[in-house]
Amino acid sequence: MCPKTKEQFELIRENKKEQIIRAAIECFGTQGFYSVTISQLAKHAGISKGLLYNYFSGKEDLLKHIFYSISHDFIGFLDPNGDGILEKHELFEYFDKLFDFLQKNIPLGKLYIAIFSQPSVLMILNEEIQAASRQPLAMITRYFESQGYEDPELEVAFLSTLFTGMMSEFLTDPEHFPLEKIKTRIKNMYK
Amino acid sequence: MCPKTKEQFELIRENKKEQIIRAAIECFGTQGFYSVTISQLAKHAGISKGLLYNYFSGKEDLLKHIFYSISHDFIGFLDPNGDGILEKHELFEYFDKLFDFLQKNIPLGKLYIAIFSQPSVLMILNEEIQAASRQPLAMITRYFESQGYEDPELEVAFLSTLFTGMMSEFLTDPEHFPLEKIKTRIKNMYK
Amino acid sequence: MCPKTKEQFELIRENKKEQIIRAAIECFGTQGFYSVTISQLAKHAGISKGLLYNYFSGKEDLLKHIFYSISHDFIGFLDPNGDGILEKHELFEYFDKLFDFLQKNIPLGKLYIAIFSQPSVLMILNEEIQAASRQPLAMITRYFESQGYEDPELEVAFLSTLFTGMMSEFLTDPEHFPLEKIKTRIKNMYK
Amino acid sequence: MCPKTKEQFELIRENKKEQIIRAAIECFGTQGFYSVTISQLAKHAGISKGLLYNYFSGKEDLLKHIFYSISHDFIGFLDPNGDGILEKHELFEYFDKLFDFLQKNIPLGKLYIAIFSQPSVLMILNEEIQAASRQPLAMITRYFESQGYEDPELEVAFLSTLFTGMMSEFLTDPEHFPLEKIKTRIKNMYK
DNA sequence: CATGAATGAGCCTTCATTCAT
DNA sequence: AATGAATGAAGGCTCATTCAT
Repeated sequence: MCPKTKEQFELIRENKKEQIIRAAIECFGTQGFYSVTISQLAKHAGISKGLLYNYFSGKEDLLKHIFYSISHDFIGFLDPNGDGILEKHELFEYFDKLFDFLQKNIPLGKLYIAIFSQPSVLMILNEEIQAASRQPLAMITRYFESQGYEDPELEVAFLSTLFTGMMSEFLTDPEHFPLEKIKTRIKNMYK
Repeated sequence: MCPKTKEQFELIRENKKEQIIRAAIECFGTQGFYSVTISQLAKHAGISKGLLYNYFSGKEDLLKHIFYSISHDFIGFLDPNGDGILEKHELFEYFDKLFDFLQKNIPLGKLYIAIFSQPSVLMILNEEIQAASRQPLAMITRYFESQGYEDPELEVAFLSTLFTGMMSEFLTDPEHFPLEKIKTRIKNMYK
Repeated sequence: MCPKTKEQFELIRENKKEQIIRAAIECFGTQGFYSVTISQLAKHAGISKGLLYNYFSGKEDLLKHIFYSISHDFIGFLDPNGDGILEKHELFEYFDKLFDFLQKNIPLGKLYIAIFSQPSVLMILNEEIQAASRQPLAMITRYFESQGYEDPELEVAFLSTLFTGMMSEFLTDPEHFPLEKIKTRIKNMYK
Repeated sequence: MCPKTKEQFELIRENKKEQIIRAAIECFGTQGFYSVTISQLAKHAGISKGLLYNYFSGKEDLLKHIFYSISHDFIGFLDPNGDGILEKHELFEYFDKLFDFLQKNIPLGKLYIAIFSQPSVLMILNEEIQAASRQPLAMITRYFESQGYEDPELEVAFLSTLFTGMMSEFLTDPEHFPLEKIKTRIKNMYK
């Protein structure tokens, strides 16, 4: 009778996009980017292959959107009040929030890790990664400066190393990695 | 004139295998396992596609052999005198040897990291990895026990975390990662 | 207030059809029949994909309608007073009218040419083409008969050849083809 | 026992390439470039789909090779002794040779015509066409100059027009087009 | 031992067409 | 009359693997 309005279509698009991204994170995270086929992706998202291309221009485009989405999540944990300034309790809470989140979103974390260790995937996301990491790194650097560290940039690198290592080890074997103990061990270093 | 003996044949085979593995490490390490084709591999190794199948039953089999090869290198660094016992200076030297080695073998390192973050590749190598890591882990655990640590296993996990993080960060961007400073930072923790 | 009458609806339909056909001629003419998608067509015509199917049963059906439309234009040039009889000045004027028209409707001309050189498209339109060309050919034959040509049908074929060649060459490169000179060259042959 | 020599492989490649090109000319010429699928092509050439890509990088590349091959044939007819100079008898013989050839290679001719009337196909071959037409056009221009024509370039254009027209009409309906009569009609114009 | 031509399954992607609203 | 989301068949292409020589 009456055709759908623009708003209705927009809503459908947003929901479906979200639905596809969620399915894709699971697939990519559990199987790896290259091992997942579009067919699997579509089936997992409950849509037809063709429709996926109505929303994303291909596998790479989908990955970019996913990375963008993940990055925002992670940045949100680091600076919840969005003031661009990191305080000690925020840094400490970051550990907890991030790993709480990872525990509930293991495929997402695996995907995140995998992205950084596959050269060909890295190339796809090069720009996105640069853009996403600039702000958090600056924020943490300023934090260590304010704490009077001699070499704040070294400390940022060290903390990054720790984080990367934790995520990698935790996600490789979430059941056995002594997450809580390690978190405590680290917090003690920065008390 | 003098027909080659069985041993000579065997030697030739081993050399060629080594040659292929070296080429494969470079390719996999710089492009990623899934992005490398058998054709590229063969060309890079200077042999024909057909011949490659004479030595390895396929891409996955090749990867397994590579993993063996890498693991042996790494274990060798940890316990050079092969006595199964780790001493403090050995642990410290391990840092240096490992990262010296990585600096000269970046593609290999990248490949090693990639193996651990690709679920589908991990599945292929699952058993091999378990077997290869058992001995070194036990050795380090004993070390921390002998050093009187309260929770030696936690400390092993923490050290692993650090190592994983360092390798990952260093190999992601070898040019900019402050390797020496980080190494010093860590050594100071275990002095 | 005043509900539209059947005739008004019919008029709207015809106008929209015309609008679609015009858009289609441009698209097909500039890109080629197979390279144009229904989506492009609909966008170019300013309507939705779905609506296009309300007016035409598909791409081929659309092409048929276009061919009708073009053929009528061309026949109209040949016999403007519609008496079925061709006079010398009408033939001469035909040249001018046809190529004036082509100059202003290059995509249409290109499409017309393309139709005749694509076997699969020709098959679609075979009957339509036969029907459309019968009358004009007969008319020109009668003209050459009346002019006392020994072999009127040969002359028709020769003239057709010239026309086909001109259209083809002109439309392949409208900027550089010396249209006026060629027209004069031909008219001198039939003075 | 002994592997094939490089020469043997080269021979195989050349033969197979020729075989594929011949099959492709038939398919493209009878069905049109866009209507032919790689599967059809491969089946018609008696090879697998994959093998086609061992010889040509895709459909477009194949078309380029075909065009190159056809162009050489046509240029050969125009200047059989390869001296770059056209004589009257060569021009006259050109008509005969070209259309003899076309009669035996109708699909090839159709393909040739079709190429020039499909914008999207033209774009693929743009450079090739420029390169292939330069020499013949220069040669014919010189011929008309040597014959004392007032406007040699016009005459080249007119002759091109005639040729294009003849090829187009002949190939549209080889059975009914009065080829011999038209050829005589034209030759009389240039006696 | 060595070659690369040959295969074919399966991938990504496109697009005419349908349909609920 | 009108929309564009949704489908699915089919196309182009890649690549691990085999095999005749």
